Amino acid sequence: MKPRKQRQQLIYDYLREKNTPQSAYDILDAFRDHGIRAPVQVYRELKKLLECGLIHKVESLNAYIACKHEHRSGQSVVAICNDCGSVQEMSVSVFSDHFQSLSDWEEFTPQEMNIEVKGRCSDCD
Amino acid sequence: MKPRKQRQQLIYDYLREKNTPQSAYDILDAFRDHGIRAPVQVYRELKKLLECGLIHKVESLNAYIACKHEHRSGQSVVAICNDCGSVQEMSVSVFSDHFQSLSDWEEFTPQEMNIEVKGRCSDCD
DNA sequence: GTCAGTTTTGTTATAATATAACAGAACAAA
DNA sequence: TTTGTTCTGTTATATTATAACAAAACTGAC
Repeated sequence: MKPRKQRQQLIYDYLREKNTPQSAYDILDAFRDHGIRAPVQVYRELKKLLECGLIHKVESLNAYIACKHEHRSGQSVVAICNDCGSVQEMSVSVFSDHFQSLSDWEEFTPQEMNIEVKGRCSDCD
Repeated sequence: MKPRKQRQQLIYDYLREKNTPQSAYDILDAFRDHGIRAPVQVYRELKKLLECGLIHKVESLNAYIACKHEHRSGQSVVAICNDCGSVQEMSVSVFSDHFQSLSDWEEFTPQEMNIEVKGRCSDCD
């Protein structure tokens, strides 16, 4: 049996080489030859990768991408092209000022933040 | 048979009186007595309400809330309490400046924006 | 080492969310 | 009224995610 760390690495590498978000079932199909035979095995690896901030879930697509910026769990800003489906991650720091003011205004203590912007990427525009 | 408009209104009112997001299947259960017998009937009404900006989908919860601010389709900022599950909608305008700068920086033309912040609300803090 | 307790993994089953396909009803307008 | 269109209900199914549990692997005490 393959060690788990290697499997986790495989999934991470897989997501890194794709420029569109991949669903858990895409990953399942891609790694059937590597001992992954059930969805829960994928979800367990994804959970760990999410926890260390190596990947993000694109909530509006129910799909996953590799993190390209600061590896901070629970924080992501992504731009999704409605045309080609590509997803570009952006730096969280762009939003940090406003993020802070948000907490002041509404008496809400933020822990995680997910920003998803849909539109057209430069290639499709 | 009940007219569609009324059904749409019923779902909208239902979401407005709840302070936590409701799933499509919550709505289905709530309106079985009103001729709604299948998920697709709920999703069709939700789609129309989303299109006119009367409701938002909270993507990270797969659930729906009534819009409390500007009724702009495809734009929402919500704060989700990890403790009590309540969701507070915030004004989109808070983010509009940064939203604009995002488009300048990354050569991306934004059309829709969804911001979901998780943390603790003032009641639970 | 080996035993007991814990954590991880694999397997099966099932829950939760969402859409496809199609027929019939309602509607619009010539 | 007929014809084409849109809307609605129904059934089935696709997609995404988790529960439950047993077997395997790991850990530390003895």
